[in-house]
Amino acid sequence: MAQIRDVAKLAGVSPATVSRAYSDPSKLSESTLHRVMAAADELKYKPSSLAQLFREKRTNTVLVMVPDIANVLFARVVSGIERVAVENKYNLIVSDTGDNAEIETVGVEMVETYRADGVIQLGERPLSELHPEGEQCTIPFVQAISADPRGRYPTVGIDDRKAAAAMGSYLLSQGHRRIGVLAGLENRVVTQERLAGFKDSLALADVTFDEVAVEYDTYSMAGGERAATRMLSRKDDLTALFCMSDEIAIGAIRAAHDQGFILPRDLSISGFDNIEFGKYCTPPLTTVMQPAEQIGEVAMSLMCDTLRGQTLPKAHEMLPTELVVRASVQKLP
Amino acid sequence: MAQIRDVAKLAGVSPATVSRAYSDPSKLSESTLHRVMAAADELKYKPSSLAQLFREKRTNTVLVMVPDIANVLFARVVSGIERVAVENKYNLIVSDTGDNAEIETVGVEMVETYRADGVIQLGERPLSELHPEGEQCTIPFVQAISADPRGRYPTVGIDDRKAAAAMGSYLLSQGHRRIGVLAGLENRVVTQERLAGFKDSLALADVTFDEVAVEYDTYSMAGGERAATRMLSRKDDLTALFCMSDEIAIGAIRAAHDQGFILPRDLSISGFDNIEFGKYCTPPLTTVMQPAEQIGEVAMSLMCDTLRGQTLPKAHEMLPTELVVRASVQKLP
DNA sequence: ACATTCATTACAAACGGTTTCATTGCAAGC
DNA sequence: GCTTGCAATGAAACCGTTTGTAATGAATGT
Repeated sequence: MAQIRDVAKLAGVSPATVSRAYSDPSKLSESTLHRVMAAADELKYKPSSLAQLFREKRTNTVLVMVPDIANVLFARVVSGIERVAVENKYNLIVSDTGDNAEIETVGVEMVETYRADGVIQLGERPLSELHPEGEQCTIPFVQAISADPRGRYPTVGIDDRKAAAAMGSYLLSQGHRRIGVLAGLENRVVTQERLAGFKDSLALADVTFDEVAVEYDTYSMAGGERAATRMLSRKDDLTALFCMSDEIAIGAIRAAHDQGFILPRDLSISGFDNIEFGKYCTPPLTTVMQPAEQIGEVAMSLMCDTLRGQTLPKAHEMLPTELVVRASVQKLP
Repeated sequence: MAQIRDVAKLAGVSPATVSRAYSDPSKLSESTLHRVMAAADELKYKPSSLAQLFREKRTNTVLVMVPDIANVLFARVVSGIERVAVENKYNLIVSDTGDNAEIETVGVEMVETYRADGVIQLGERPLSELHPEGEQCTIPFVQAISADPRGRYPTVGIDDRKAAAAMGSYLLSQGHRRIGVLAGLENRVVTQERLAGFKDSLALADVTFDEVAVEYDTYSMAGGERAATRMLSRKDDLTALFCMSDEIAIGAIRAAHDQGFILPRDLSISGFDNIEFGKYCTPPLTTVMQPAEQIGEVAMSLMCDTLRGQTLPKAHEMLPTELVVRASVQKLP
């Protein structure tokens, strides 16, 4: 590969001039610029990014930590991040962490070893748990999806509690009173938030929450299927299931269907997230829209701001959600 | 951030010694090593990857070009790539190219500007179309999913033609004779291959192919819904639909359902790829399993081999597919 | 006691650019 | 005609590591 001095020699100028031809062509005379570019062309010269970045001490790269890249919701967020990254000439290193603290710690270290300029975290773990300095850590960090308003770094997400309450209220408005909850993993913040929101809606309508009617499992179709099976064999008087993700709801639909329920006549099921597939379920899924791509876009914008040195004092963006009414929840007579 | 010379000074040694403390501790005396490490610890020193990589002229990074990261199949392949990448200490830069030739060209250039050591392409475009030197180009390149046995670089994928033929034969074995084809984008190699395979199966069974019974659209649920709607309004004597992806099939199920078809009684529908959702469709989707994660794993392994200088003469791995029989295809009486 | 060997460690060059500062030459101003 | 100012360019330092080579000193052999 040709280097800058080869080009300089061929063009009869100094390396500095060649460098300037790329970084600020206006500094060169017409004729020199032309000569340099011709020489560069002939030698097929391309500046080594590695050398440039080394000198600049920046990588133009942002690390995205995703708990599971094969999850459609996360994939859509990454898609949004990507779009803004390209606009701003940043590269993305994507790391599928499997929600593993150790892998995430290594990820954060990449900033200190100059492999990435900053980190966007799609998981729930806050920076303070991933760095020995804890709260003092000043790494450019943005947390997406699971917004943590107490954190000292920018955050984007939705108001899970409010959104869950909205869905709860909708179910109540349709006449449902005995509602089972198919929750995700119990130790997740998002699970607790959505559960709290659901309880809020019950309290608001003076309906007592049935502590027994909660089943926890993984955030997946298989988890939803298992949870629903357990729930339906335990409680036979439910008229609706409040599922904490569309995937859980889809698993629940399968389970209910297999147990002979005619949907939505015998049982209403609501989802959460609004993944594309929900629209194509039978019955189509009533759910809460979460603006995944937009969350990604805002997250990357915040990262860009941070890297430009704009210390956003407290950027905790809560993006709006929306109730998506389809057929899987039915109005009781 | 502390640098190597700070550590050297504190430990009372030269920078070279500190460097060796990390790269080959056995070269140092017990006491020196201990002193260096203590100093490094105290200063919280971490070697700058940027400087290291610059010197090594390697990035330990592989670029993955994905036509659409939000597509579940691609996401699963990336997941497989990721797994092997981590094992081999490589980072992944993921680029969502939107199947855009220009973006892909820029991606390939990243190797020449030392931003990545090699490229894994999940799209169909071969390297020769993405580099001015065409066939002569010697960039480390692996093509996954759409295997191109004529290319001069390693390739992993499935035998689309054979797999499609297997599904065609299965439909025929279930008594179907009037089968509509819901194809993906017409200009894609994969579309042509799967169509050819389907025709192969008809020829084998002496069934004549109905040229009219093909509808092209995008590889998506919306595309499948549109294609199915067109197809069903045009041909009313079909007993089955051969869909070129699960997403198309899922869209087709919706369309058929909306037109009053009872599935699978009135119409059989087959998919392709075996994405997770297929199992949760109503009716559950009969499809062809494509080992997505494994394709990713093999692709990254091939990339590692290439980067280690093992010039694999002709590595065109064809991974096995499998017919997944579920309920969406019914046996005709 | 001196030469030889070997284990440690230091010195300095190299990686490929960018950037600061200095120099040159030419045009304009007095 | 001499100074001044500016545009164009070059020389050299610098970014933070790694590594080849040289130097040092202790241990060994004769």
